[in-house]
Amino acid sequence: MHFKSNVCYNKNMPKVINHDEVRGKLLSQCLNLFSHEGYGSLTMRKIAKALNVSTGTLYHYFDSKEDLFRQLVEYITHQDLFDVEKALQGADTFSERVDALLRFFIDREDYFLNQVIIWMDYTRQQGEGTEAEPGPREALVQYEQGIIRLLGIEKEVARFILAAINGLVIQRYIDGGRTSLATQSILIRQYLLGQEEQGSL
Amino acid sequence: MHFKSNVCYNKNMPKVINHDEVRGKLLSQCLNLFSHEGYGSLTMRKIAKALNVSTGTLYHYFDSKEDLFRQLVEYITHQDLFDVEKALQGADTFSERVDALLRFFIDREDYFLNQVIIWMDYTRQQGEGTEAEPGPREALVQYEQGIIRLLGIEKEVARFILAAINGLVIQRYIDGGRTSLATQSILIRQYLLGQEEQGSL
Amino acid sequence: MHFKSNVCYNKNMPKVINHDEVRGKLLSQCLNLFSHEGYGSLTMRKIAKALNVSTGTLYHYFDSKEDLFRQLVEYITHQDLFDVEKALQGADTFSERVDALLRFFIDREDYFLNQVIIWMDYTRQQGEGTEAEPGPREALVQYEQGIIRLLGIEKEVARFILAAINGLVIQRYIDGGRTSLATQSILIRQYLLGQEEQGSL
Amino acid sequence: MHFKSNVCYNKNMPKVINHDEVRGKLLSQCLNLFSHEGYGSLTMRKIAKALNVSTGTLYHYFDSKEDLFRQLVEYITHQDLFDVEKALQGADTFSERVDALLRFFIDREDYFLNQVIIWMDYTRQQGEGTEAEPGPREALVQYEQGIIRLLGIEKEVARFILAAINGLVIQRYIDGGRTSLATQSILIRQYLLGQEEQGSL
DNA sequence: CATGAATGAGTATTCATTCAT
DNA sequence: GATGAATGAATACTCATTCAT
Repeated sequence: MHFKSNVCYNKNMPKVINHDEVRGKLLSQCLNLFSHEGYGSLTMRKIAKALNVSTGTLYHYFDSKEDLFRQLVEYITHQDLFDVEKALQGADTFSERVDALLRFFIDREDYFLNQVIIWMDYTRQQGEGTEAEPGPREALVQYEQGIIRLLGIEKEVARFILAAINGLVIQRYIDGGRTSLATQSILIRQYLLGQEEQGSL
Repeated sequence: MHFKSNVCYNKNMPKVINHDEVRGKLLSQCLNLFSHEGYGSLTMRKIAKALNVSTGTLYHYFDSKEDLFRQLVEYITHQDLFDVEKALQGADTFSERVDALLRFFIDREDYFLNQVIIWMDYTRQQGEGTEAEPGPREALVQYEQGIIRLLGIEKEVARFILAAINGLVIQRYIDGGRTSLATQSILIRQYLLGQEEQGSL
Repeated sequence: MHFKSNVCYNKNMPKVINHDEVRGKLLSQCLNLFSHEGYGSLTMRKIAKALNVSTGTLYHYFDSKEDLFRQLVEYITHQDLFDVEKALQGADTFSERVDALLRFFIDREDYFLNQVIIWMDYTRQQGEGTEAEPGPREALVQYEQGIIRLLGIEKEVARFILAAINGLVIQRYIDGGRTSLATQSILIRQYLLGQEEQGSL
Repeated sequence: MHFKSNVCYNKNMPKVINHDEVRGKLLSQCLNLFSHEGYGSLTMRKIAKALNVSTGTLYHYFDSKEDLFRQLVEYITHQDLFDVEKALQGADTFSERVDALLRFFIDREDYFLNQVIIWMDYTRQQGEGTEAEPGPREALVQYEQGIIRLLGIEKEVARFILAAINGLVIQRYIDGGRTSLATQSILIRQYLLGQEEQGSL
């Protein structure tokens, strides 16, 4: 995307590589893999092959398969923060902002589905034992607050909208796309406009 | 492939084993296992140990791990048909029927979550290649029609409600139960009652 | 060696195998392997191939490579207890008993060398951390006491004799057999007979 | 194989690096590593980390892990030649020289043990195939002749003494130091003094 | 000279599956 | 029908080694 020089000279002239940059580049290619195969079924060899590197290289950048997965979750979770805000711009009326929101999700349906699938795998992975790492939970809150800021609605309503969108995406995944996003969007739209009329926001 | 008698008579006639019955009993114990571990991470040995049988026995009743999983999906998919109808009984007014529906899902949240998780794993498993087996898709339609029959609402609205419930359950899974089912139920309730008033059903 | 029936019938007629017996049979073939290759260089695949079984079978009987090694140490350590006593029989005079002892070690030089090598690898394996498992230490004491009982000499003298024999075997290992066991035996013999004359036993 | 200058002049003349010197410095730090981990279990990365250099540097000075090990054996084998002679000085009577010898080994027990362990690993490494390189065999002969020169005893007796000391060190390794070096030294001392009295040297 | 990123064959271990009993 | 011993391909991960910088 943006230009970044890879060249630098240190005293003994070893091969110069920006570790974190490479790591990020690798992570960015992993979302689809994990989402399509599932944590348990995706092998390090498959990943290596898909990323055109050796397994050794994978382990050079990540401690383990689990570590790679965790970093992926963190990566995609943070990635969104910028994007969500974009939906805010250039929409004046409430109706326009609702449209912007729906469009945001419709345009990114695939990415959003992958994200939810990863989150579910991640949640499963942790088991009930670990309560520690927030990860996806945080991301959900981010989405929620983005919706609240955009539409100026109550937290519980925003959460409901998010759940509905989540559910739609998943339903389309399961039923092979038979659910119509266009039609369902209209329903969500009507609901939100109705809420505004009632002043119950 | 080959013919297999379901009834077996020992010389002493006491022990009659019904192949399908045993199979069903085994399947019924697998939902949690697959849902908690994921298809890729669950091993036949874990299953065998959890069901208190040997792996040999597992392979006596199922051709492969994949076959077992498919049969499980079929099993849980058909299992619901009976249950859904129960929600219909003893609810006269529209409001009561809405309550019955919400209660149905809230009471069975765990089961419903497991079911959705399995469906997602199943969908993933099949890949884009196989278009053949409907499975979960059918089940979703069943739920949809159950809701239509119960509430007398339009198909797209029923689908929306289902998606919202789906989404809620998953959101609660991901955020560790932070989303309140009670509060969200009220929103769904308000939405449905509002729809009825408008006569837009 | 001795006859042992493998046949038995349990209620469901599964394949009947004496787990421990097979395990022992496998262990008995591992001494040379570990001794010749060294713990770190010997692979499970090499072991499996040498024992004519699959790696899976190896792991059916042993938890890990380390577990296999530990059990091997225990196995060879206990194996000796019977053999040491044999050297006692049919030797009346002190001189005869000394000869019996020397002959015992000379005849079993290879086995004894392997044993010492394994013990050293085992000691190294444990690191300084674990003080727990006696293993080889016990075996050394057994040898010591066997020598004491046989020759009626003091503990420290017995220990000295054992050390000398240990050292000889290792020296022959390192120098490719250039040290003569016959000549050295005479020295040990002279030393022991000298000790007896002095009555310093 | 190819010629390699040991001296290197940078353009600014300050940094003169002697290839062999650096190599020796590296080797001198490897004895403990190989002895504690064992050839098969010690990795080039562990070595590099322990020596505070990169693996690349290691391969700059040594062709391979095996080459490094061989050079280490050669290094420690030659290192001793000087030290052994030190034990000779300032000991006039036979008794004093015996004490000097015993003290020599007792003071250097750890180093001597490491050395024997390395020799055994080296012997194992070569397998029966290679008869070529003498290495440790030579070193044993050196020790032997040093003892002969020091005490003026017969070759086979010197060899016996060496074997006993070897055996003692190893026995202490295996039994965790339970064997007393002091007590055992007295036995060796008595034996040697007895030999002298008999004039059987 | 020195570095450490990259490689891919190799390591310990696991897994779905088979089959003799 | 039921068992669990046996298999060997596959898995996560490591290692000696190379090489661009």
